[in-house]
Amino acid sequence: MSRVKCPKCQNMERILKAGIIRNKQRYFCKACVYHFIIKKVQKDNNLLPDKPASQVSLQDIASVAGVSITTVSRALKNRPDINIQTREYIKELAKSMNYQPNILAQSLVNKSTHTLGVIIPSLDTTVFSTMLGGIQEVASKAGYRVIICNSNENHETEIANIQGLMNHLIDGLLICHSIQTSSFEHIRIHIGKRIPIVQFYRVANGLPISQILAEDEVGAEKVTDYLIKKGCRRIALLLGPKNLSITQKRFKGYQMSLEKHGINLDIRLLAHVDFLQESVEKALEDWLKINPKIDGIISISDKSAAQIIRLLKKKSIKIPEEINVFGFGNEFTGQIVEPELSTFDTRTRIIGEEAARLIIEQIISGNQEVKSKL
Amino acid sequence: MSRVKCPKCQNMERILKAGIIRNKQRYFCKACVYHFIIKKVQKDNNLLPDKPASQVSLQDIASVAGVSITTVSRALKNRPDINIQTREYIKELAKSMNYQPNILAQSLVNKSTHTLGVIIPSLDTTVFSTMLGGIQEVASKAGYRVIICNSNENHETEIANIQGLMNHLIDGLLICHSIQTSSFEHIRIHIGKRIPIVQFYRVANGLPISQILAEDEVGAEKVTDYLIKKGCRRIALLLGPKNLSITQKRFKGYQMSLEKHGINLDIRLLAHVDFLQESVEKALEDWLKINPKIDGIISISDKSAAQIIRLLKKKSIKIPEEINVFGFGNEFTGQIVEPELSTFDTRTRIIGEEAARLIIEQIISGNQEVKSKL
DNA sequence: ACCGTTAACGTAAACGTTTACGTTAACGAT
DNA sequence: ATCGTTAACGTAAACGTTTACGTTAACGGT
Repeated sequence: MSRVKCPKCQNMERILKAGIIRNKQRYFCKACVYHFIIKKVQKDNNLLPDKPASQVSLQDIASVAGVSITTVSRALKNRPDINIQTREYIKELAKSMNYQPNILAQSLVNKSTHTLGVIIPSLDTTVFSTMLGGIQEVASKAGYRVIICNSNENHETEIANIQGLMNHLIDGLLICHSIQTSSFEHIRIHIGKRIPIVQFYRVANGLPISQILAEDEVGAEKVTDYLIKKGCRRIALLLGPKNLSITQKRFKGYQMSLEKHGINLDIRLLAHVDFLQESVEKALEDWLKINPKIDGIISISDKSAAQIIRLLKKKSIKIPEEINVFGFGNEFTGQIVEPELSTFDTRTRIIGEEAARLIIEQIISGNQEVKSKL
Repeated sequence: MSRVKCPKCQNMERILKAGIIRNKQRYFCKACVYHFIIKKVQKDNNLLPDKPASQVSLQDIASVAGVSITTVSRALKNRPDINIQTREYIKELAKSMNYQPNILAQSLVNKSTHTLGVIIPSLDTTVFSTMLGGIQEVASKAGYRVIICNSNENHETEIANIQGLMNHLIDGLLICHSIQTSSFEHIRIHIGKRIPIVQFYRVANGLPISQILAEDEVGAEKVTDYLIKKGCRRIALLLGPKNLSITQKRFKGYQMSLEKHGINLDIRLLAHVDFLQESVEKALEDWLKINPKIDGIISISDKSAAQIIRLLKKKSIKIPEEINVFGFGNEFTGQIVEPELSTFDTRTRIIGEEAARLIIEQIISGNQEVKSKL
């Protein structure tokens, strides 16, 4: 017979089977009108009651020390309200047990992860990895980790990345938009909410959030001034996609310099590229067909500038006698190409550092005041 | 009089004050021998019972829908055991409330963060950022995030980074050791524990964990073979610090090639550098003093190779007529220096991709079998 | 009426912390 | 003895999920 006992009335008579649910026999006690399931008999695994693989927790330490979890937490966090000997004892115990706090649990309670999210558009060029280096350094000195997402210059990826990071993983977001990005709703919905956002390098101007910029406008103006002083009058300007602030600012600086020197703007001298080798080559080919001839080129990056120099050399065009070439970025690339590239230092690393500094300040102060820095 | 009621016996007589604790008046009821504190009167803030700033949780959705949290979770996770209409309703409700799951809480329960930790030694050169790009791409396609730590070629930082990441934040660790790292206890204590570890590019051989390597040994042999075939007999070899596997392997390949061709090893032709410009310059100066003269240089990286080429040109030494220069890495740098640099493709990006692929495989399978890949 | 079955829900424990609040014993002063 | 005080500890709720297990009502077959 089935020797089943009702957990409510302890009766062993009037018990009926009542179906099988999730592979377990269910019973019904007619005496107390109660359905129930007999739990599986525990295997005798009290032979090895130690959890081997998992990390030691506050509970484990508390058990060994014979105190409560609270006391352990207090000891490790140097809180008051604890006997100093108890504290030292628990601290040593924790060390000997190789206790490591579970950051996930801590973050869940504290609502703060001490982690920065960074979205960059590419890792193929040194520009962004240099900025990353700056961000990294400042962040890690301030005790923050960095999660990096590479949008690969793709708008959709940028949106997906932001969504992912925003789900309570980060305390602040640093973003450098992808080339494709021209609408900013995905950013706007997060502004002023839980965590601060800072744009760097490539920024959108319509948004009420802080920005860290390269000195694009002033830089372009200075560079143009310099080339004009050197005698150039037909200066070609290599720009990025039109929606990027970097494009707009550099154009503005260029324009201002021309105006200042009474040189007319020739829109044939402007070219927009997507940072790929082909488009640079195409732009150069077009420029070389223009009459009167160009006598200067301001490139968008040192990398493109180096490409241009190579192409010009292939065509046996003398640099700088026939055409002056000027870069942007002060990447290492610029130093090894021959003739050595003149370049405007955008202080890439500094931008990263500044961005990290600003967002950490905003995180700590809770103040999301809009700032704009060069 | 103080009109205080004992929460136990409801008596309002025989109540005595009994000290102040944390700024709150404590009482003692003589009737039931019971100490107690009167809680602060709640302010009438049921005027705004909505929690404004915080994200919506399962509980919030459950309240609105009039079901339990379990049901909401089931609906959103497409679990069975739920009415299909209920499910669709809850899903739409969740969307309209802009629900975003709290990844911290999920990770805490699931004991998995879907995040990879990567430790790289530097971001100043394209080598590691390129690898990072590879890691990033594979990881993100597999649904994993990437946390990056930069050890800055510092042993202590490397140790600290590992500690930080290991505290339940990551599902797997990818590590490329710093130059300074020569003891590996900080790695060993984590092997075979909770999460898999994979070494890449710069690896330690004594550890029972998987590695992804550049083809250093074969590569160095091939390069040396190539130079010898071109007529070189006095080939200088630029190496990194002696404790790096990359140094050992390249030397081995170099040695094997010399042996094969019956050329004696001249240890004066070996130089160890720390990747800084000065040490490269120093090494080159030393080499140029050697007699018989060197006729080939195998550099440790394309960056160093480019530096060497610049220095040689300054000294008007003809390349490749007097000295052949060969690089390692196929970085972009190598393509723009003039004369264009011969270089052995270490397939930097592929190394990153392979490393990410391997560790994700190990995470999913739970199998930490040791593999070694080129 | 009785039994067996199942769809569709709910309850509560668990993950590992932090922290507001309660509690106790001991001590000193009256 | 009575009262006020405090050091040092404990209890339990909370953070937002997931999930093992319970529960209920309804249905169909005898």
